[in-house]
Parts: sequence; C-alpha cells; structure tokens
Amino acid sequence: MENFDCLKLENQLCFPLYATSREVIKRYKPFLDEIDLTYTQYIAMMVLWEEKEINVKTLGEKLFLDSGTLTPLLKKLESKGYIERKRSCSDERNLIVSITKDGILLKEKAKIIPSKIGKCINLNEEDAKNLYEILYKILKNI
Amino acid sequence: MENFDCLKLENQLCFPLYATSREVIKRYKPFLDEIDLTYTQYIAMMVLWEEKEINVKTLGEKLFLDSGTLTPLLKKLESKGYIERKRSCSDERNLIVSITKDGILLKEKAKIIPSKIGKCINLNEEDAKNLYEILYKILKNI
DNA sequence: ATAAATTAAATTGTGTACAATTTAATTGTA
DNA sequence: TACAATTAAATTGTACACAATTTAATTTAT
Repeated sequence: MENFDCLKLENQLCFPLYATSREVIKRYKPFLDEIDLTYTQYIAMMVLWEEKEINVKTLGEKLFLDSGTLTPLLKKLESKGYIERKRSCSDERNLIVSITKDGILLKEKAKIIPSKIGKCINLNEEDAKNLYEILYKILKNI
Repeated sequence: MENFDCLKLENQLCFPLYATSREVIKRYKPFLDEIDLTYTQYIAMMVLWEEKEINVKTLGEKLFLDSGTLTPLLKKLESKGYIERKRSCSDERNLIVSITKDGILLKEKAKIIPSKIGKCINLNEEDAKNLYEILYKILKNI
C-alpha cells in the first residue's frame, strides 16, 4: 500500500464524474437535436416548464450557472421563440424570463426524452437511487 | 403517483451529475492555478505522469476527449514546457506526446491536490466507493 | 502496384463555462 | 438627501467540448 499513487487517473473520483457527465450528456444529442435544443438549453427549459417565470439570478442558482453562460443562452432561446426576456418593472436590474406558448408546447415533444436516456444509461434502480443521493449530498456539502 | 413529471429538474439523474461535476472541478481552480494548469490539462498530465509517452488517440480514449479538444490543449502544455509533441517515425499519422523533465517535476507540486480536494468534497468512505463504482459502471454500459 | 478505403490529427464553427470587469439600478447610511 | 456600497445582468477574454470536415499517411483489395 505504500506505493499508492494519488495522482493516478484511476485513483481519482472527480475524473469519472467529469467523464460520465459528458458521456451521458452526449447521449442526449440525437433526441435534443429533434427539438433543436442543446443540453443546457434543455435544462433551462425544464426550469421554465415548472416556473413559467423566473429571473436570471434565480435560474442561475437552480442550474449552478452564471449570467456569463445564461445571457447568450437565453437570447438564443428567445430567438427560437420559446421564451421572452424583459426587465422587471419593480426593479430594472432584474431580467424576467418567461415561457411562451411555443415553449409550453415544446414540453410535449420533450416528454419522451427521459425514458430514452434511462434506457441507454441502463442503471438498476438501487444504483440510480444511490447515485442521486450521493450527488445531492456533494452538492449540499460544497 | 400519476402526477409524476419526468421533466422536472429534481427528477433528473443527469442534471446533478452535470452540476456536481462542474462544482467539484471549480474547487480545483485555486490549487491548479498555483501550478498554472486547467483541470483538463491536469488530467492530461496525470496520464503522462503514468505513461511517459502516448499518442493523441490513446490519450483521447483514456480521457474521453477527441483531437478537437486535445490538439490545442497539448499545444498549450508544450508551450509551458511540460510535454513534447512529435510525429511517430513508424507511422507519421500518429503524434507522440511525451513528458519533459519539467513535466515530471510538476508531479511533486501536484501531489497535495487530491487530499485538498478530498477535504472539500468531504464524502464518507462508503459513499465515495459507491459513487466510484456506479460511475465506472455507467461508463462501461455506455 | 495502385486506386479506394481507412485511419489519425488538425481544423472549423458553434455553444457553453467561468473568472473578471463593467454598467446600470437600487439600497443603506452618514 | 447625497453618496458609497451593493446587487443583477451584460460584457470580455480564455479555455474547453464536440460535431463535422479536411488533410495527410497508411492499409486493403483488386
């Protein structure tokens, strides 16, 4: 055990986290292509399907993304007609993002995606539950 | 249960994977800044600390990255003096990446990083082991 | 032996990520 | 009430990621 090398790739926990995240997201591409969304745009839409209306800061807190990432992304979603962007009347610093009719309709088309991804990840129930809980534990710790 | 919404952010498994990966990698920044590496450069160096010499394709297979990402990254590592890039004599299509003396020396400075990250993720042994195994299970499935 | 197919990197173009800075609006305080 | 501090987005600049294409070298099949 005295030869343990903490800098070997296979001894890292972060590396498989990083690699798995990217590999799984890649699997979304064919499905997301059909509704002309990227993965990041998709999770932003997910929040809007729930919230209808949200400012950039709160959206960023939910997605762990900042305005540097969200500003151009939201402009793209606006140009696709899925959301609207306007400043809050009560506080002009806030930009309110709201979902459009087309944005709401998009949800129906997106509904098949989670099960398709589920099939291609092919993880048993217990592992999935464990993974979910450990990941949220880390997110809370950090 | 008939109201289950498969498109709610909190019902996703991929989202916490994606978010946790980015949040953990962000925690590397202060430590990696000290040795002037990005996270992706760091894991590339990790492979070279092990292998001494490797071609771009094999490196890409290990890191789940393609030449589009690796080519500019390896040029940067070369300009920092940590690696050398030269074409293989036996097959000019292959670019051989090899570690330099400075690259080998860098490993000593990097050695403290894993334990520092470990402290800030602060996951118990069992969860860490579970997470590691589930992630590699997914990587194998996919 | 040579043309077609394959392979490995590099290149191109788009879309994030994110640190750091800037801009503009609002709030707290002397 | 001014003015400093704070806040929210936007902007700027760097570095990935990755799909798709290109270039050049090698292999395969005729």
